[in-house]
Amino acid sequence: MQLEKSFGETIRDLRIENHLTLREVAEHLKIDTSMLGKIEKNNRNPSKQLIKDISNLFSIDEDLLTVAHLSDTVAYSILEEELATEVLKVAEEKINYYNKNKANK
Amino acid sequence: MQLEKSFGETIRDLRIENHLTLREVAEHLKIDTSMLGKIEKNNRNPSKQLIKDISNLFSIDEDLLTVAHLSDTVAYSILEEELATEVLKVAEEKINYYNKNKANK
DNA sequence: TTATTTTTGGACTGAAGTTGTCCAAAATAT
DNA sequence: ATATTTTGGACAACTTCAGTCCAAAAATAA
Repeated sequence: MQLEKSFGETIRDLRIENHLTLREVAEHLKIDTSMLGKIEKNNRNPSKQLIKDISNLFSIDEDLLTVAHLSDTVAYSILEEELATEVLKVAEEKINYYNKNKANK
Repeated sequence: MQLEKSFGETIRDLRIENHLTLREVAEHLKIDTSMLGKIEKNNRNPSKQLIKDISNLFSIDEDLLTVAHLSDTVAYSILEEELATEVLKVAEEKINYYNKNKANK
C-alpha cells in the first residue's frame, strides 16, 4: 500500500500518467474543473460516489482510493498532536471493541 | 491506558466517584449543566480548555483525557468502514512521514 | 511573440454541522 | 409529595464545507 502520497497526489498522478487535463477528467466525472483541481490539491473532499467514479475511470481498486482518502483525513485531524500515535492506538482498540460487540450482537 | 471507555464515560465515572452532581461539576467548570451532561453522553465535544479544567478538577493526567477524547473522534469517524483498520495503519504511516520530514526541516 | 489552453485560487452562496443556552419533562432522591 | 438532578428537544448564532463562477497566472502551442 502506498505510504506517503495523499489522495490528491494519487489521483493527480493517475491523471498525468494518462495524459489527461483537468478539464477532460472533470468532464468524465461530471464535476467542475476547479473542483477537481481543488480535490487534487486536497482542498476539497471527494464524495464516496466520486471516489467510485474515479476508480472506475482509471480502473484501479476503489478500496485503495478510499483508504488513501480516509487516512488523509484521520492523519490531518491529529497531525499537530504530540499524542498522535497514542491516539491512533487507542482508536484502534475502540474500533476492535466496537466490532467485537457488534459481532456478538 | 483505558481501552473501551469513551471520553464521556470517563469523566462521568470521575464525577460519580467523587460524589458530585452535574450541577456542582458544571459550576466548577463554569459551563452549563446541560452542556456537561451532553459531554458526558458524547453529544458535545469538550474544548481543549475544558479538558484541561477537568483534569485539574479531578487531578488526573491531561494527556490521558486528551487521548480519550481524540481517539473517540477518530474511532467514531471511521467506525462503520470495513477498511477502518487499514485506514488507521496508513494514517499512522502518514503521520510518521510527516514528523520525519518536520524533523529534517 | 502571440494565441490558446490549462491550472490556480479568491469570492461567494447555500447547505450542513456545531456550540452553547434555555426550558420543561422525566427520573431520582429526600 | 417535594426537591433535586438528569435528560433531551428546540433554538439562535456561528462555523465549516461543497460546489460554482470567474478572472488572473502559468504553461503550452502556433
